[in-house]
Amino acid sequence: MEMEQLVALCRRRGFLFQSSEIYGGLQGFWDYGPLGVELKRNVREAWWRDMVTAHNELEPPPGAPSAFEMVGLDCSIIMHPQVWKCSGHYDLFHDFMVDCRESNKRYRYDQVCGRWVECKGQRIFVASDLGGDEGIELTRHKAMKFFNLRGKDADALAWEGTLVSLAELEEPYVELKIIDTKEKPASGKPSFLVDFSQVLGPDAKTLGTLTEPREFNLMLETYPGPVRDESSKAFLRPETAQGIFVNFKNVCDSTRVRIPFGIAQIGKSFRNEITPRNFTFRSREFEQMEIEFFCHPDTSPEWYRYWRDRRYQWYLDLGLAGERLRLRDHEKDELSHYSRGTADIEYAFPFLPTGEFGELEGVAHRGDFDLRSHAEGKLVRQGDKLVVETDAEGKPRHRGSGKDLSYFDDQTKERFIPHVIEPSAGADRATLAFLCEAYREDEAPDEHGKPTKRLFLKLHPRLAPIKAAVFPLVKKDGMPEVAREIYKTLKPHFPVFYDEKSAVGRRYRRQDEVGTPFCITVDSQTLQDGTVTIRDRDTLRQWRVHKDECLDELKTRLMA
RNA sequence: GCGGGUGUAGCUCAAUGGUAGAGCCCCAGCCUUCCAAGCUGGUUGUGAGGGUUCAAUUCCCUUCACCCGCUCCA
Repeated sequence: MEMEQLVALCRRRGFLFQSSEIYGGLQGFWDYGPLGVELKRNVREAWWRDMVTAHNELEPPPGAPSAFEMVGLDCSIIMHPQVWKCSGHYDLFHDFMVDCRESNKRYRYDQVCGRWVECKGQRIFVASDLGGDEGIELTRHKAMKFFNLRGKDADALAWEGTLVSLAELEEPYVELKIIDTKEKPASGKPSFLVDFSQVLGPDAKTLGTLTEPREFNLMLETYPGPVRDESSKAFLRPETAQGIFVNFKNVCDSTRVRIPFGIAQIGKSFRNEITPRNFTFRSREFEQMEIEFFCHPDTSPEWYRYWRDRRYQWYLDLGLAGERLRLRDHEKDELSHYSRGTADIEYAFPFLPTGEFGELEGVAHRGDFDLRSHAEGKLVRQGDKLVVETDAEGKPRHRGSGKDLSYFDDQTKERFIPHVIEPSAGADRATLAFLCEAYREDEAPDEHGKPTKRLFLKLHPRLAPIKAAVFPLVKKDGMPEVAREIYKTLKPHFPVFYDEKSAVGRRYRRQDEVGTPFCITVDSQTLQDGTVTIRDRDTLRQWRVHKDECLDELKTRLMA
């Protein structure tokens, strides 16, 4: 299947539109249309129901180490900035970067250093991304090459001073002017006006290939309150998980839950993706479905395996059953510094090269990293231990809340910091995968019995935006009246669609295209014996039931 | 972010420095008794901004979006 065809179908039938389309669109943002919103809602509701509301905490589900509880949470998108400092998101990627137009490499602005050198009447700044002796040697080598010198002519190079960071350069070395920030209150940050025309980039052969320093930040910023200044800066959350961790104590104190238990949340998250591409796969605004499952450290490996297998099974059950879905355990070197095990549930999206998979969900064993970080301060790995990261003065780099986030088991009289298993799913990615998997073409006979192309979405009935359509075979002889009665009976129970326009074959095809599993048709026999036909989307098979039994028939089949 | 390509109706595609066409779709009516194409009529468009020109969809510049490759990917 070509991705273009699915994108066209999504657009044509109102599943997905580009955000702000009439203004030319906005990269990395998408809107769900009337059918898309139903589909995505069904994905979310299937997840919430299966993980939270339908969960029976009285007995262990198959494969689970023990019975456990599940509760939900819905926390704010904007949280205290300290949340992101302790979680590690703040430090991870908020640097000034320079790009090299020649080598297409990107460097951290403060990590590019170099030396001024003069030769043959030309004065240039030779840059390196290495420091110390390596940097000295590299800049020497680069300068020799640039000025086309032989080894014996090395003395022709007149070096000025030693290695200095690009960021620390001041006039007269490089013209670095900071524009008065008052002129640009909108950004609230200094803008750079730099002249790198005499700078030889670390991997460049010609001068002036470096761009001006640009600030990269994975988090979207905002400024709560009517007055904008740096002290009021906050972030739109890059993940929902942290809201769960910072509410761990609240949930424990207010709900009588006992470990092991999980907290689930569905909500929007925001990331400044560098390259939003591939339809909704990598969006800057997206929705997550996350569980943080808290358990005793000793049983955490079993819980990790339980959740990994259970989450994989969830996708299988909803129709991602083919070879395009896989469960992949991370290699050791792939793990985050705090993780003791991570598995990705991946789907071979059609826009990816053959053999490549895209992540739908990550299931991670996060140990006690998060609760400890929010209690003690941002942690870093030291050997095989996690310790609070300190600054030059030995104080925590990012202070934690200071609140005790340990758990006391009053039956075993044991106090411990729970370990966390995190199944983190992308609602938009799951929705996209279900659409990709459902997209089918086959052949069905037309009115003359000739095979014609048929396009349909083989969506699981739980996910289908419309569960059934009701048609009068023709718009006369009292058929519409009967069909409308059936429609009226069904509509309060699930989304159904009524259509009496044009030929019935066309109406079937239209429903096939949006994945409606069943079509109910009133014909002349209905007028005699009260039976209608029900037609199956996937097999085109038809059978008759009494019109008063449509509701039960559909309920049974939709539950199956 | 870099390089290349693309941008005409909801879709597929024409055309021209001088009134933008067709098929499909869609809508209304007629016809129609089970799997899209019957008849009649109808709606809809040059991604955005600027420039050159008497006149720009066409030429130029900028911008936006999408596609491909590289880069990046918490």
